[in-house]
Amino acid sequence: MNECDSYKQYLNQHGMKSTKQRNLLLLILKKIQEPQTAEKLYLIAKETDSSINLSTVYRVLEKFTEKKITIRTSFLDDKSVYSLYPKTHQHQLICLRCKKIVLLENCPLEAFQHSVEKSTDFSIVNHRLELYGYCRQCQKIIAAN
Amino acid sequence: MNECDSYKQYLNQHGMKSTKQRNLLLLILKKIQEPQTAEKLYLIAKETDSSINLSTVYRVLEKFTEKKITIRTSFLDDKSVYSLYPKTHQHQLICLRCKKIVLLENCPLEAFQHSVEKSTDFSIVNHRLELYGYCRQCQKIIAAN
DNA sequence: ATGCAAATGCAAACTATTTGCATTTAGAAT
DNA sequence: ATTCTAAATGCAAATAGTTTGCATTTGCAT
Repeated sequence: MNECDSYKQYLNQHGMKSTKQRNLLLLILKKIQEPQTAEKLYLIAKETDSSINLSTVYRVLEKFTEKKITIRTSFLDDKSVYSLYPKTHQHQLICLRCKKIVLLENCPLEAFQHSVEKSTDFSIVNHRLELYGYCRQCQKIIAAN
Repeated sequence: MNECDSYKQYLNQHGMKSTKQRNLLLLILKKIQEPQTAEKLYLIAKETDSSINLSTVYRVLEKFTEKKITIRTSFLDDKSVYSLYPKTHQHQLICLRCKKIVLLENCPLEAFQHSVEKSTDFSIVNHRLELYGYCRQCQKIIAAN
């Protein structure tokens, strides 16, 4: 039992076997604290475990997402990104130039959601909000050109 | 000049040639008034013009979107959907069971956007908001099972 | 320690979308 | 009206992110 087993108990509690691939990905996700693509996570994982396979990464992330350990988001016709399931309700602010993602803790939508439920007879269970723009550095770079 | 040329002037004004495929797709989009996948639009178009090709549909929709005649949205790891570019700022309410999409005219995000700009130093140019839930009929069906 | 279901690696499949290319067509120029 | 040229189309093949089938390995309950 090495450091990569550190999440054994946690994984077992969530009804999953503890494998070195899962432990590693969990470690990476906790370290990064930023939504990343499966590909990127795979490349980072490879530095530690060179035999890990991309489809394993996809399968692990799928399982994690099913167990609400991670959340999967896809936006802008781009690849999906994965991050640890937020403890508080969050949204993303995405830089259109450098693709950096900033997580936002506040959400102004509760009242709106209720009013929409009333006017449409839908039962709303979820929503998705993303803000797009340019971060400070990219604004400067764009202004300089 | 037949009925499918009806948008010739409109297309020319937008710097596009008037072709029977473009006229037809525009007609369909105006009739449907609901976001649809390229595939679905292709199938509908085929009923009128059996020789139309799926990649033409994609290319036409891409061109339309570039010219802001249509808007392309992708959500829920699903295919993209296209609809006429809304005259007023809109958002979508999507039924998770039947995939029906209801367009919402209201948007509560202006103030929030400003406050995020201030707190993050981003320049926000756009946002995306989708609400997910179950429509009246699907709620009933689900309750009955 | 043993057995078995679950997880993995690898290669191949899948699917929405895009692209290359030969042909056709719209619309400007003559 | 006819001619010309760039743009649009049809078709088939490529792409890219993601998923799947299958043989092998591994975690963990017994």
